[in-house]
Amino acid sequence: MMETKTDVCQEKCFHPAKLEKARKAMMPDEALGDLADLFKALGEPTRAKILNALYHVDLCVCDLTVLLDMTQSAISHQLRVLRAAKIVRSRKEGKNVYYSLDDEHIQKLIQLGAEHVLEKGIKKR
Amino acid sequence: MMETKTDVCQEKCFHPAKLEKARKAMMPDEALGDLADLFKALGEPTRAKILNALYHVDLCVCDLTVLLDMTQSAISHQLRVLRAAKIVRSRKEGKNVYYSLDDEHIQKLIQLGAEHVLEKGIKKR
DNA sequence: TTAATATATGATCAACTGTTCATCTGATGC
DNA sequence: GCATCAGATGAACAGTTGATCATATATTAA
Repeated sequence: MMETKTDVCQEKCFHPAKLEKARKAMMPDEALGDLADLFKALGEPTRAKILNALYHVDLCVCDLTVLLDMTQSAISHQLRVLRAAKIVRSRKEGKNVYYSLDDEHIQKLIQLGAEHVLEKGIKKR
Repeated sequence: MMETKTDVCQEKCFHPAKLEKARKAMMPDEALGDLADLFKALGEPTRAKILNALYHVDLCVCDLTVLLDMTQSAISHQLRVLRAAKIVRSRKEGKNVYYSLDDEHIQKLIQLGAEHVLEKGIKKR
């Protein structure tokens, strides 16, 4: 494959054919931003613990507070992030608010992620 | 279900049975940290773009620089994060270093995430 | 109404993180 | 050898974020 000296400058190292292929397959920027937001919401230790806890059973805020041994405020703040990213859903029942994973996508994401981590054995740097 | 007034204090709002179930199913803390690190690495706009680009074709750093219209340094820094999280692999060939997704787990994660985002239509807050 | 409980939320601040800039290493070619 | 190019990396700085504290809302009970 030759470096197709297109115009004036920039006839450097890149591969125009590959680039064109990649460019065509790229998601629109907005969708990519949303995707990053989804993973960012999953990628925080406290939120990961919350999701792990909610994987098998729905829990109220107080349950999570006890389970993770953290302040109610900290838990609520993180739940807000998870709600905003449509990762958990909440259901009010009397004074309590019960949280659960939003759908099966989330379960699969967590499971796939866990598999990858176990296989690769990611270590702290 | 009664609030089983276990001991002295803490006979508050939580649900001991559910908590026990959740506690048993929890992954060890270290694995959870690794899982969070994995998702955190995926959860950043620049890195999401890189992964989207690498989804169908492997590219060298220079390709990514051109494709994302960013400095080579910024790209390299982000690639280091992705490498550390075992999300991409690199292969040196002459002066170039080619990057590709590490394995099928990563592809599936991206695809699942994209599905979730498209279905839910997450909006910027 | 008043009190108590469960949850949400705004402000603050320390810790973290992404980009830029400068520089360094390594490979190729002259 | 020297110059050039691809890529990596450390320092610095601005922007982001998670925990805490204080406070607000809402539900239930008395």
